Amino acid sequence: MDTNYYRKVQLPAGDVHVYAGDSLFAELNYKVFEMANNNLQIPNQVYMSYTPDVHVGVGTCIGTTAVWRAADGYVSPSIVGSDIGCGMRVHLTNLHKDEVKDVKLRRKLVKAIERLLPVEDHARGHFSDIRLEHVVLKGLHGLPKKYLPDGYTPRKSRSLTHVEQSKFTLDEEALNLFPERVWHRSHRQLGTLGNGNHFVEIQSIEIAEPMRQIAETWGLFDGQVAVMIHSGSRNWGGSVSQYCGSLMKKMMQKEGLGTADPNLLFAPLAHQEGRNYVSLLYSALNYAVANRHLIAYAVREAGKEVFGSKFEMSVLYDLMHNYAWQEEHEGEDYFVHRKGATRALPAHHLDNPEPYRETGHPALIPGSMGSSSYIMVGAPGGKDNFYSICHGAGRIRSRSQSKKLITVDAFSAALKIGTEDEVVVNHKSLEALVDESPQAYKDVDQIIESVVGAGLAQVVAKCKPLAAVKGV
DNA sequence: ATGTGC
Repeated sequence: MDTNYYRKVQLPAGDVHVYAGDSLFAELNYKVFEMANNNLQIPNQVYMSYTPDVHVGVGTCIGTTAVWRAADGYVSPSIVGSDIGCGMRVHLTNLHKDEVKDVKLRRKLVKAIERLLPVEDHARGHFSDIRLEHVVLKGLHGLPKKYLPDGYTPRKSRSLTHVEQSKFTLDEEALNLFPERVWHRSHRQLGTLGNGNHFVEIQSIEIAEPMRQIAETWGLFDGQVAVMIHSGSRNWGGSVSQYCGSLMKKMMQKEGLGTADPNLLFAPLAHQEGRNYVSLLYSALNYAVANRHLIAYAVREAGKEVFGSKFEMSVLYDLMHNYAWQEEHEGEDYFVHRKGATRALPAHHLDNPEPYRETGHPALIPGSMGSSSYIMVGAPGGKDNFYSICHGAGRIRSRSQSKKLITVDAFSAALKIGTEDEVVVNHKSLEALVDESPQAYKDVDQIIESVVGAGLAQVVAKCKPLAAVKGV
């Protein structure tokens, strides 16, 4: 039994605040501290922390929150990660899990989703009537109104109010840095899922009793079928990372900036390279939010096809876990990076979107395939950690190691293949997905226990998988 | 994670 959920780890370059229970802390690889020590060498940093799902990434660990004052701050593409704006979205349906008890019906739904949502490598999106420049400049506000199906009015729409930020404002000039082929590719990719750990999952809701009141305020009920989406900014964000990263690398060499890790890139916010990156980063956040919205649009159409026109799928919330932006904390402006970390604001915090002001907003935490996901809400104790919590289970084995070590049988058992409770997956061969098996990840329940134990957030509902659609 | 890289 863990007793301690927080430690300040003092390293030569500064302190990293680690939020993890005793057992998860004991399992941390020394490399995550080596990486922290490099990241702490970026000038003027005021705070850095790890969530319990922390693991080694490129330049910076996944599970990092890193903070600067806006006035003399730095921005780092390495502390954002290459999938800019990657995040979660949950929709609530009007179905009960008993209505999808039949494995054949779940399979039919998965097939319908696959038909309407491009999941194949290089697949084109179905949204040629959308202007990419409107999307990257205005986020959800740049979409034609027909894609905001839940009663759009300029002032009141669930699609727009139930996202952490429906529009990021940026310097339009920065967009000119991109060549035509990037625009072309990214336009075609709008509304596509991607691969790796990205997914659409059909889940059933199990409300956590102590938080029932909040759950019901949010419109949740026991046994409710929910749709969880995990995707990001596709090629657009990748191009931003690559392009800005290479410019930043040159700038760092010229100015003699850097740490022991050549993959750790950063620039002052006030510097031209920093400003360009922030603008393009925001454009990728706009892309990512719109992309998840369009994925949901396709899933809704599939749901209507299978369950009829009475099928409803309204958005609960959309938020990211790979990004950097400005936030106000105690009257001061900060530039906050979250790489594999989720913001979870408590009740009454003024940064909550209006519909969630009284309760705190839903914080959406995916599990690994075949395990549970969680809908949480921030707790007041999150203040010390700039309101960051975990982003998921956190990988413990590399994709290549997982393919070597994990058997298809073990994975098949986790998905209950061949039983009535089978988690229906769109893949023909499980072998291709073994690197997404639960055995490739930390135990998400243990991660959640650490977050709750540390007083950062509380569980509102557990979401159990019924079916999953992955990139093929 | 990415229409993947030397």
